[in-house]
Amino acid sequence: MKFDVQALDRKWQNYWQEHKTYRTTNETGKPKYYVLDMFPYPSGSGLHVGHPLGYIGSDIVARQKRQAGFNVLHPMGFDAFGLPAEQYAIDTGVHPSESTAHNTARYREQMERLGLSFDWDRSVNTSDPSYFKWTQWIIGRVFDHWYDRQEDRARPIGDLVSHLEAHGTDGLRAAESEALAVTAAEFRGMTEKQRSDLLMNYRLAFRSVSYVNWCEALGTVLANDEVKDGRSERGNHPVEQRPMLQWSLRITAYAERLLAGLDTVDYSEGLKAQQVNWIGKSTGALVHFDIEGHDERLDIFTTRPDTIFGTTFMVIAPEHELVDRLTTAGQRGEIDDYLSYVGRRSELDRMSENRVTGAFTGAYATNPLNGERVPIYIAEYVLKDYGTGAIMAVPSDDDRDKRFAEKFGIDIIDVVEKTDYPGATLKDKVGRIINSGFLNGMEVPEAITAATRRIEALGRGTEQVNYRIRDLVFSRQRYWGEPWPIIYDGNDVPQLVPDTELPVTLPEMEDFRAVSGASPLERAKDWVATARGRRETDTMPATAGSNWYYLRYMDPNNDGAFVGQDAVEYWQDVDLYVGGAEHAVSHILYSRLIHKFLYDIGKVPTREPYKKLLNQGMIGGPISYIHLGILLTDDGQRHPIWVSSDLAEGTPLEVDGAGKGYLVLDESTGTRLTPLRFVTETSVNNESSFRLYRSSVDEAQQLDHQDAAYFRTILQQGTAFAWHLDKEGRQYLELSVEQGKMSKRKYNAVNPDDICARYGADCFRMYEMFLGPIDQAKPWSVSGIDGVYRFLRRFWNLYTGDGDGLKVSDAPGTKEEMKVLHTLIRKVTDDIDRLSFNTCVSAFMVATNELTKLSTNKREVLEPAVRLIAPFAPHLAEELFEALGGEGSVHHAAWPEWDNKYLVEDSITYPIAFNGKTRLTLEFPSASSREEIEAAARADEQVQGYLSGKSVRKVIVVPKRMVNFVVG
RNA sequence: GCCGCUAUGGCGGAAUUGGUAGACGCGCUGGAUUCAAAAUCCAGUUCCUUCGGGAGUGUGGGUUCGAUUCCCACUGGCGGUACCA
Repeated sequence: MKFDVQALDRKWQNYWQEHKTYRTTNETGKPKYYVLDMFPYPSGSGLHVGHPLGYIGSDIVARQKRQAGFNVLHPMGFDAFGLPAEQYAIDTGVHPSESTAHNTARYREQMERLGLSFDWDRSVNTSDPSYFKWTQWIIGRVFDHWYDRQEDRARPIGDLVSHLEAHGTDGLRAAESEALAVTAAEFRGMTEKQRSDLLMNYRLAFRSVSYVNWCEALGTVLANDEVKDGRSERGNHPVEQRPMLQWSLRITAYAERLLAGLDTVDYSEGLKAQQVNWIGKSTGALVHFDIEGHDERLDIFTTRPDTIFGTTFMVIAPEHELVDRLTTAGQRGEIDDYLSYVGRRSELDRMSENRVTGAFTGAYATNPLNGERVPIYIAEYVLKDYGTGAIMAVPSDDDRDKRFAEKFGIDIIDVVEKTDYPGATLKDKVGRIINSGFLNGMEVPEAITAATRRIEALGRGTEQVNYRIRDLVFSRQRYWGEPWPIIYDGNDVPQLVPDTELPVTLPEMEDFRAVSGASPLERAKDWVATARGRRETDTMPATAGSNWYYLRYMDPNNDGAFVGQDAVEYWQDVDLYVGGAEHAVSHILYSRLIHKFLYDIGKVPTREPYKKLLNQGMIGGPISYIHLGILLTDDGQRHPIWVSSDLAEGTPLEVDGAGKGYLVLDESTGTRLTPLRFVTETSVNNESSFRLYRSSVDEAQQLDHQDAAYFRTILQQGTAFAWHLDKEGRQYLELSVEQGKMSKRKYNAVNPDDICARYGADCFRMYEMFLGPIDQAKPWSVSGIDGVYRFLRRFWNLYTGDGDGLKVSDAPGTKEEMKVLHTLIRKVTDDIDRLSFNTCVSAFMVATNELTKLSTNKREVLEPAVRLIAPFAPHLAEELFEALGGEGSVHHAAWPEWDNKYLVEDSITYPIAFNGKTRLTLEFPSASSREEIEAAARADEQVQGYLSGKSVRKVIVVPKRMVNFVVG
């Protein structure tokens, strides 16, 4: 039998497709296991070798669980709505649905090429109307509910209406945009429009004017996690804050449950910490300060009420609603100047330069505990969105307040004695209170409680919990997304589109551009105008489709519900969720939110969607640069030339076509990206070195390929090459290299198809697993893949002879052979369980080396080994399984179990140490007792040599482990 | 700044509960085979060494009979986040 990886891949991939080997039914006889990959956005550039890392890991788990007798759900789909397809459409005129269909087909092809065991019959696509019908349906349910804090769950909006009709806002404890007070009579007297506006204050999906991240270049608002460093994540355009009428989801209502739920799931500590951070819970006090000469009071939030005696000024955000009323005539000019300054400052400015700025309003507040008069300032360091948008400033203990006080000449009163705690900050909450009346002498934690109690007793505030997390802006002024299923009726009241009219599909349009904040859908006049009223023209963000997709896979073709009750009762939740860390915070958090909402309305049986989460590490690629220099020839001519990165300024050179002179590096020179496909990685004196060979340059001139075309335009900038010569006399340039994320733009993406074409899918899969722990970031390097290929062939050779058939015999395995097999079974089973795939590969190598050495050809040993390697190398395993006469597919053959009787050792090699240093090893029967081992060790000649002339103070014997003599 | 992850040969990495550090693979060195090369196979490969041994898991300390593993204090790299009161 010939080891022909190409033929194997083709044969079995066809077989699996024809026989639907990986089809999953909702059969209930077996226990279920749901292993899910984060579905990709199908971009135009296809998969690179970084993508499959997680897919391969999850595929191994899926296959192993399938063999171990589970009914495994292992689906794949596409997150197909989103900005890039639309941007591509604007640039090229290709409709997003067309480019999406093309890209998804390519993705599927690439995944099938890797032998991934997805059940494609269950595939979903978020841009498919039969899918987004249910996205719209779910958001409709969210719109139709409010959050009851009393019962701590979402309830139908009808319940709220009943309450308001009977009691007004009396006794209502609801998640709300702002605290409102309405009597039952007032509510009953409201027009439909007034009622609708009031209910918006409570709906879990609601429309309001809020400050949002506006991106002019993209013509849409963005969520906080779509903005990085004040610029858009997609396209890197500037982002500004702008008040706009937007749909949002009230995620703040679920903040506490999203936090508490983290204790019940198996996520990494790091990931949990990120989610905790993002939610940002802090406990403190809400305190009311009276304002001199005004009826309004100023509410502030502080986590340190114990420091209230140190308050020497107040600061409110420039956008605070009281600014206008508090400003005195004398300060009006100063305040107006400051407000216009703040208006000019972009988000980016604020972040890049942390200036101490502000202005005095002329107003004064009164400290409720000591009656002190404190001036009220406005300053940009106080944020409108957090807490109440106002603070009591305690310059003695808060760095920002201190800088402000120093700049504006405000008093500083020390209120916390921290000499016992050097380096302690405000957040540490330690020290002893001084200069603070009744709080004097208390330790900080005690003082916080005492101050809060006093404030409450005086009716000047309450204990309060605050969250950093903001409600989730859920409107986009873009074309390629789910339309909001809302129609504004004649009274401008937003009404849900009835379920029977879902999905609300996108109108056909030619031009998708968003113009000055208006959604492109507004231009589809026929679509906007309906018999019932005017359609909402905002679409939903990409997260709308991705935050519930795991449920759709359970029952993908159900057109009566987003998922059937039977299906969700059977599959419950995701047992293992695998994906990139870049989605670790937002996607997981939003998805958990929707899941908890669906739990509240009785549509899912579990409180959390994902039991266990694995974040695979990013595979980076080398980004290589070719250097451009100037050859200054002896006759004073300047020639641009390509040079090696190791050449210094002033190096004498002679270059064909340019002449003789020396190298100049100035502003006109620099580096240019070199596509990875033209770069050769070699090793020189144990240092890796990246080179551009002349043959590659010549090849680039010929190739009809995007990378080659780009490279040609780069090379035209130089006229000549200052080649080095290698040992074989080939010409090359040394390149400089850094590691970075693989991307088409950096020309460093490596296509898995190329690797599979050369080594086969099995080798690619095992090599990616062999690179290292799956959750660690690592650079891509092709060195080492030959080792995995060699291993696979050695494994293959255990079974095959020189002729056509197998060389397998039916004689029973020897004790030694069985021990190798069962050690392997135990190791691989354990390691898959703890997601340590790299050590599995190494275990297969060890076993193969040993079995080769033993010249094993016994069926009893080799047949289980095939079933064992099936999750890792599915094609090769299938071929050998068939040759061995196996029934059906190896991927449904039982997972081998180990038997301890093959693993017990007759004797154990003990390291013998003296004062902790191992000097020799001795063999003792494994049944030996502590005393027997000590006696036998003492009797050993070598040991006596080490002990001679010394006294033994103590002997430590750990049976089956080691012996240590403590000598003096 | 804060939070998280991480540090082991020339390289990727292993050591699961505190018990022989460097498994496995790459690379490198030598040998076999070959007219030769590729491929394959065999042996060696942490460093130093006077060949007795000594040192060694980012640095410095600690706990322990024994520390890559636990504790304390640092340093570097990567990622996230940022005026959050």
